[in-house]
Amino acid sequence: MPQVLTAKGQSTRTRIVQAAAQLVAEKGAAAMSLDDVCERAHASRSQLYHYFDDRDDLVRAVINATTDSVLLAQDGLLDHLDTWAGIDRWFAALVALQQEREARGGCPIGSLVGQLAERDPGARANLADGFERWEAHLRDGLERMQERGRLSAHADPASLATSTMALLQGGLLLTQVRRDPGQLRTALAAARVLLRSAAA
Amino acid sequence: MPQVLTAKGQSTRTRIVQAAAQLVAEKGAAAMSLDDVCERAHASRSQLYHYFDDRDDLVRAVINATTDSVLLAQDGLLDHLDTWAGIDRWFAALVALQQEREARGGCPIGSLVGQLAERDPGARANLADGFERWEAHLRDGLERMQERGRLSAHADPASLATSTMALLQGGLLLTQVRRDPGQLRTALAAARVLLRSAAA
DNA sequence: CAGGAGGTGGACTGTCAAGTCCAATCGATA
DNA sequence: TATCGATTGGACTTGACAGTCCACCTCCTG
Repeated sequence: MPQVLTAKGQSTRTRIVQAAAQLVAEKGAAAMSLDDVCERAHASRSQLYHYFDDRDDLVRAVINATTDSVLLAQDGLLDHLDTWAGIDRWFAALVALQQEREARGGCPIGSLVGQLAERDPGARANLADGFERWEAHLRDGLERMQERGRLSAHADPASLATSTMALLQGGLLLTQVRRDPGQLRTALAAARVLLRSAAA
Repeated sequence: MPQVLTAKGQSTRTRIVQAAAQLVAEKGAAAMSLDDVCERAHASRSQLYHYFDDRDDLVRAVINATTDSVLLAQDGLLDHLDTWAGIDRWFAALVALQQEREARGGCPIGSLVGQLAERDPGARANLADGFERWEAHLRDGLERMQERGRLSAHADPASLATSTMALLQGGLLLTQVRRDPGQLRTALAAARVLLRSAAA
């Protein structure tokens, strides 16, 4: 493990993580082999072990990179979850993305939970952190709505955010297993009903 | 592949599937090795290949066995989802189970989606079938409630059932990743709100 | 320009996994 | 009891994988 990374080192490390993240998305975490990673990243075995302790360390890096990219993909939407219109735009974008993908793949983060949560405690923690970063955007938005009196004073933004995330993740899972984007649409329509039922 | 299975053969086949199902639940589908299966089932390699085409064939059998056992574990609850009390009992039992398990493992079926859906189309179909069998119980219950006038005539039992399954699966996923049974409790409380909002 | 830390190449090892093969045993039935 | 398919044991082949090792390169710094 080097103490400091030069620009070159940083670039190599990033290339490796990106390649690994692609392979995990395509084939699953267990099926990602380090040989494949090296080949796709145009890196050698020693480069890999120069930047990561072992396979698990790389997988945790992949989780963080995946979380970053999922949040980045929703950039411009997650910061406006403090209006009904903003929430509707977010939901619509999520459904549109699944249609584009033909209902394949599910949630890049959620899919990893079943694969890693019970096998590597560190990975579970990283995944939990990823969900927290995601959910926080919605929770904050709902809190701002409550402050502005758009949400009932009795409503609990934290619970509403958790329930919405559950509908999103469950909807994505059903979408994936049934190969039907309509499953997510239905789930998010339910989230809309739920949130509106807490409107002031 | 034998055409007919004798009682002995049936018993051996079952022992193998049960052993495989345990290992999949404990270590994940990818980490289940056929050697482990043979050892735990007190069977030999040729017995395994006598009853299953290959690894994938065994995994599909595991999915079906797991679905059966999940539905069996809810026996006595799934047939009474046509009253509010019956639905509440079901939700309470699901939460209690997660508390008992200390929020570990998530949904035995749902966890497999991320592991198998994109890798084996047959497995995906089996999983979808499992979810359908599960969801059908709720949908049927809601339809009976609608017939009896307990649910609004405008309500859509199919959508409500799908949304409830999404909340259940998403709630289980969040419970697993956060090691907090409260996540499922929150999600199912939301399901209750959603269903009640469709009451007549 | 000399030294050292960061960075790189690629062969090598030990392990373990899936799937194959063949000979042997069991058990129902004619 | 003779036969045949169901059933079983376990060694074997082939391939892939994680992780190690060591020689070499590159570039900044003093």
